[in-house]
Amino acid sequence: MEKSELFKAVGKRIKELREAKGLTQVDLAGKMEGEFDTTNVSRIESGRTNPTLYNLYRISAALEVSLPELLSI
Amino acid sequence: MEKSELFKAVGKRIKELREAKGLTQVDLAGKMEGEFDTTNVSRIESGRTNPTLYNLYRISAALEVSLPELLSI
DNA sequence: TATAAAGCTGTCATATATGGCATTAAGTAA
DNA sequence: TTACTTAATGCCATATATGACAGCTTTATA
Repeated sequence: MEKSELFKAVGKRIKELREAKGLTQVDLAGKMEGEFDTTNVSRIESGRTNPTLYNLYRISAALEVSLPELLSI
Repeated sequence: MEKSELFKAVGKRIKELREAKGLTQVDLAGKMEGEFDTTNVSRIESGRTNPTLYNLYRISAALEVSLPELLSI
């Protein structure tokens, strides 16, 4: 799988899980542990960046799914 | 889960999968798509860095497991 | 000894993820 | 119309992951 394809697939998965919980991007950033800018939620969901493990983990926790579940693409 | 704890858990998982396949860190870096320095294999396995999604994906491909399997910690 | 393989750690330069803020656009409701 | 919400995107500064290389320790084998 190609790099940008991976980013888009993960971004789409995050967006789906977020919307399934009725959360906005602002809500998600707010639920995350520590600081997280809403700009980055948008960047990650649209697949325009290469997120780090720790941020993927914090997103999974905020969405109340495990890391493997978040990355089931 | 705390940041450094997460990194150590993921690093340990990678090391276990790598050793189960009888690969050295040099072998793993060599099997990965594109360029990857063996220094980073060591850094990631020992939990001293925050790996990116793309590199975790390339590691999972080299170890012949899925991304969710790689992150089953 | 010695020689090599494996892994760890330090340093430096570069690429890029992120924080932070502003702007834009689309949708919704008054 | 206006006002608000949501999301996308551009810009800049900073933090850090990675590439590349050197040196070191440990272990194994001759």
